[in-house]
Amino acid sequence: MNLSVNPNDKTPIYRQLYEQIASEVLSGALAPYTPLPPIRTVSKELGVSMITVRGAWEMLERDGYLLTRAGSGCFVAPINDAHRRDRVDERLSAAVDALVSDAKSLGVDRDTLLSMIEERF
Amino acid sequence: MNLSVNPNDKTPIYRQLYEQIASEVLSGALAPYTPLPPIRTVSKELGVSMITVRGAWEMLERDGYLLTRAGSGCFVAPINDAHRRDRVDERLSAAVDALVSDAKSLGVDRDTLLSMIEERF
DNA sequence: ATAATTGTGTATGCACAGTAAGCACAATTT
DNA sequence: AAATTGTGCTTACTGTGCATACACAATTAT
Repeated sequence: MNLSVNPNDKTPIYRQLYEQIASEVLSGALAPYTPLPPIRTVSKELGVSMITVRGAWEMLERDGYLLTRAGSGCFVAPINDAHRRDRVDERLSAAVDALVSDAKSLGVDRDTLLSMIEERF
Repeated sequence: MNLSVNPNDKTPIYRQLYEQIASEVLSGALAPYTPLPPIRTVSKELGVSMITVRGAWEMLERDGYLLTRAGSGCFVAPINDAHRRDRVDERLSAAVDALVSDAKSLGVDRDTLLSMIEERF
């Protein structure tokens, strides 16, 4: 549960938080029903407004990554493995499609792209 | 030189234009010294403000893709092949790195990622 | 030379997103 | 009851993106 904010990154803070939590849930690093620290605490520790944290949490709940109960706290939502794999595939598919169309419009062929991936993995 | 704007895409218009021109220059689709249509024309045809087109053009000039002369017009900047390949590599490297780190944080292994690329190329 | 074309500079305005501080309220736990 | 936690709301500031419009400078065409 090591949350962090990168001020140099121009992607909005609430999105950075979203990505970190979502990734940890999808990779299994955060097990279902794991309690998250109170948003006031997160807000204080990261030096970020409560509204920003809430924004991230709301989106995470909307997308099925979190459960939240007033007075009690926020917890990792239970997700079955099939569903989890679907989500992972969704997220990666979008990124892959973007990269492929990027490569194509730059005139880079398939094998060159593949070897770039192999190198950097 | 088929410029287009996608209103559904949330990426800013000036960036959409930038990407299209830059890609065509880097892929060689736009040869050096090719004249671009006047910004007033582009503005009218795409139904966007001159400021937006200017913004894209300025950035393209700053990054060495365009030459612009008041009274004369804008032209594709001359780039030698080595330099062009470097630029292509830069752009693709960034995208590849992002994808790879994305895959890693989602717990997706190298071979799975590679086969996704192969499928979609 | 004069006129037309093209890029430049600048002012004004509007809308939205992101962030922040603060306060009152509701639900739950201790 | 008191403490903790999430919720809802107001207010405000900043930056980005976009648009309109006008005047000016440089080049090209007549």
